[in-house]
Amino acid sequence: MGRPDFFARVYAAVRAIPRGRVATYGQVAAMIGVPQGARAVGWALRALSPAAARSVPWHRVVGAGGRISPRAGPGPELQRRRLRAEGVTFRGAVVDMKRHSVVAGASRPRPRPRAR
DNA sequence: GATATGACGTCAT
DNA sequence: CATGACGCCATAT
Repeated sequence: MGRPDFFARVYAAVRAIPRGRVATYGQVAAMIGVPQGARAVGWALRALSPAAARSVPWHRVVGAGGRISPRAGPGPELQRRRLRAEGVTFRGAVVDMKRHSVVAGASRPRPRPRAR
């Protein structure tokens, strides 16, 4: 019991991703101690209800290399829009991980001030 | 408990 | 660089 459910741990890790940065499914998995569970992380995010999605920045989770995982609905498009809105830059269709990965990197553009 | 599914990752082709 | 096959993990049935 003391151990939170897998989904709960995933959501906590995703909430920890700072604005203007992104993490890959694999990195999130590693953060919660399951380095091979990238796929399961996707399952957890997929299970997010619209209500829960309000408190979990799911759009900051991308595929390896900064790719936006294809899926049904307006998801991918919305994700790109949100990331751009917080200052994340893209190289073509993929996020520029060199600048925005949560993992140590070199140059990091300042997150764009929140719209209001 | 066995099988199928999926917002993944990596390697081979 | 585009595809496909496999391996992994947590659920769904």
